[in-house]
Amino acid sequence: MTKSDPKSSPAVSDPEAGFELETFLPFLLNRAAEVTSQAFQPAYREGFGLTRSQWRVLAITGHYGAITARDICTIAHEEKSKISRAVSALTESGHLQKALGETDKRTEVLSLTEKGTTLFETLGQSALQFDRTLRAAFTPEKEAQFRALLSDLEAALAECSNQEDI
Amino acid sequence: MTKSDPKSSPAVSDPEAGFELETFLPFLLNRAAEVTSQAFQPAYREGFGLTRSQWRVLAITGHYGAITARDICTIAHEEKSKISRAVSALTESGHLQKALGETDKRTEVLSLTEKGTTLFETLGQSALQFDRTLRAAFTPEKEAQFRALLSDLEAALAECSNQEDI
DNA sequence: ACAAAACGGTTGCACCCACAACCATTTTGA
DNA sequence: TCAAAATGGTTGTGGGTGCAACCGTTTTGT
Repeated sequence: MTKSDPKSSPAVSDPEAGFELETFLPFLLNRAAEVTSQAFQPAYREGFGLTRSQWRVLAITGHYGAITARDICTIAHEEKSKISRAVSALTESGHLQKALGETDKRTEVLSLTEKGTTLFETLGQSALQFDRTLRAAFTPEKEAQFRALLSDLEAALAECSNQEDI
Repeated sequence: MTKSDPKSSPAVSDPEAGFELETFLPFLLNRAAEVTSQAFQPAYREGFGLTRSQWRVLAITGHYGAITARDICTIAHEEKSKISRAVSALTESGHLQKALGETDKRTEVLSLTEKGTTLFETLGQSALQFDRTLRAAFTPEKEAQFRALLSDLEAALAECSNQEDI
C-alpha cells in the first residue's frame, strides 16, 4: 500500500536550525484536533444530523445549564456568529429554547428543551464511551498529564497575547 | 447546574458520573488548536493573504521538498479537495509549481518556486519566533513533554480506529 | 441627564469547505 | 490480455464560516 511513507519526519533536527514543521505547535494541534474530532463526529452527525458547532453548543448548554450565547463563545473560544447560527438551528430543531434576559434585555438565556436534554444524555453517553476507549489506548496517566499540559498551554497563550497584545 | 462564572469548570468531578465537557478531549483539542492557530494567523494572512490551508501546504512543501498532493493529505490529515484548491491557489500566485510524475502520470510532483521559497523562509522565521515566544511562556520541558504526548495520542487514536473500524 | 461608547446578538456577503461525482491513469486478477 | 477495481487529482454544489456592518439595549463619562 504505502510507497515511501511520508509520515516519518526528518529526524527531529536541532530546533535552532530552521523552521521545523513537525514540531510546530499550531500544526500539531490542528492535526490532533482534526483526527480526534473526526473520530467522534459520527456520533452526533449520523442519525442526528448535528454540526460540530451544534454539538458543542448542545454539550455546553447541557453541561452548564442556563447560559447565554456570549458565555458559550468565551467557553468555546468561538466566533459569536458561529454560535448564533448554531443556536438558531438547535432552536429550530426543538432542542434549545431562548428566554429573554431579565436583568439585561440584550441577552437571551439558553436552555435545553426536553428533547434537547434527551439528546444531550444520549450523546453524552457516546462521549463517555469514546473517552473510555481512547483512555484505554492512551493510558489514564498520560491522559491526565496531557490534559494538565493542555491547560497550561492555554494559559501560556493567553499570557502571550496579553503581553504583545494587538 | 451552576450558572455563575462559566469559566470555572465544575471541579473535575469523578469521571464515572456523567459526561464531563471540560475533560472531553475533542473539545479541549479543538479549543487549543483554535486559539493557537488564531495566534499565528496574522503572520501569513496579513500582508501575504494566505489561507490557513495554503500556509500549511507551503510549509509542508517547503519542509519535505518535492512532494505529491496525496502525501500532503496524509501528512496533514486533510481532505484532498482542500489540498487541491490550496495547491491551485499557490500555483496561481506563483509560489508553487507542478511537474507531471515520471513513473506515475496521475501524480503531480509539487515544489516551491523561488518566490515560494522566499515566502517559506520568511514565514518560517515568523514561525520560529512564534515558537520561541510560546516556549518562553510554556517552559521547554513542558513543551517537549506535550509534544511526546501528542504523538502518543495520535498513535492511540490510530489504534482505536483500526480496531473498531467502521 | 444625555450623548457617546460598549455590548449582546443577528445578518449580508464573500469565501472556504466537505462530500460526492467525475476523469485519467494504473493496478489487479482471472 | 483486458475488464473491473483502485488511485491521484479536479470540480460542481450545497452548506458552514469569518468578517464587518448593523440593531437594540446598557453602561460610561461628563
